[in-house]
Amino acid sequence: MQVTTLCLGALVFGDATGYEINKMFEDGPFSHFLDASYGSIYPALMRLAEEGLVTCKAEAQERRPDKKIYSLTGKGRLKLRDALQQPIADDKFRSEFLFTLLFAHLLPRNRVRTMVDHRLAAMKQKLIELSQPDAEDTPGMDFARQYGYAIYSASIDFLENNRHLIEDIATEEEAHV
Amino acid sequence: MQVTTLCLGALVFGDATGYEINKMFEDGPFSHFLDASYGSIYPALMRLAEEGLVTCKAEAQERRPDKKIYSLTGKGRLKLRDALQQPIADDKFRSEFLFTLLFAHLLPRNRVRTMVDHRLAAMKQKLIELSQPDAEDTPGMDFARQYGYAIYSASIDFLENNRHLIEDIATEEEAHV
DNA sequence: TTAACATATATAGCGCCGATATATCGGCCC
DNA sequence: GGGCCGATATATCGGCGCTATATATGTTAA
Repeated sequence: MQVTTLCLGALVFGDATGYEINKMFEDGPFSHFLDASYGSIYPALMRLAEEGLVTCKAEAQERRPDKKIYSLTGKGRLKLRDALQQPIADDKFRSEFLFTLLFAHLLPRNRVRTMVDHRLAAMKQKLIELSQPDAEDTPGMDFARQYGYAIYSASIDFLENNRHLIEDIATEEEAHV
Repeated sequence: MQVTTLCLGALVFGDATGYEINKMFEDGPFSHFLDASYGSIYPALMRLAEEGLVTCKAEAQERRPDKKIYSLTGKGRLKLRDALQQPIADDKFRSEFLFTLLFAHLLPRNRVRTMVDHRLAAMKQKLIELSQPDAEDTPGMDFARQYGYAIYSASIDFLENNRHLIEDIATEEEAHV
């Protein structure tokens, strides 16, 4: 699923600038299960405008660069509907944390402990974010939020209950991969 | 973390060809939390060989292209050890499934039901794969496997217990995004 | 005061995925 | 027997997308 499709989806929730769409992926409702960045969002919006799937209205601002507000067109809605009916790719989970732990027996114990501490702290932070329902959320967003909450809860439980397994096999002294 | 680093890590478990490394990412021990493909693995191995981080030994085969067996060098081990001490990127979870469900209220109920059924079937398959410990696994691999098991279990539980939330808001008739 | 942060758009460089090309063998179905 | 698929094995092309950066300015905090 390309960034163009994600932008189409973002615009279903209302007109937005590229900057605002980026925020949806960085902090907003999409941030927990999608990613896209400026380097792909701006070109995507330009491509979509060329194809007539969105319209772009420049809004002058005092002492600021113009805002370019994008809106979905009817054609864009149809294109999104079409994309949503296509076969869906499998969920992807990418973890450099687990990759690093594959070599735990070759790493100093302190390094492993610190890594686990950091990961737990990060996940607990995510859990807090996901525990707060927003009145403005659509039912789909609320579902995704609860789904994320369930997964982070399980991850935290697992890590807290099993971290000793990986820490016990780490070496006491310096690393010697 | 680049594919070069992942290849270095793969070679810690023993000499391998590019083809075999690819299999580790596709079906093997890395498949549940990492990805890399031919388009990045072959160039990565060539770059690593140029830098003296791996060596390459061509093995002639009858009526087959030569196997190129790659081995980690001492310098490569040090490089990996160094990479493993660097700050680790956050885990990334990417789900087109959840993205699509954001628009559940705009999709036909049958489509949503089928999607959930497919996702559950796929996750149950993963769960089966992850439930079988392998005597050859290192402790790190075993930990990663159990971690994956915990997450898929939680996902399946959540989906089974909450699918009605999202199915109830889907529309009865045709899509009208 | 000055650094950091937020608003806002845009691009260059490079890494990586997906698809494809090439070549051969074994197994399976018809 | 013939044809097709999947596995083995290497390699590259095209295009997408991330990271970092450039540009410009206002606000907030130290």
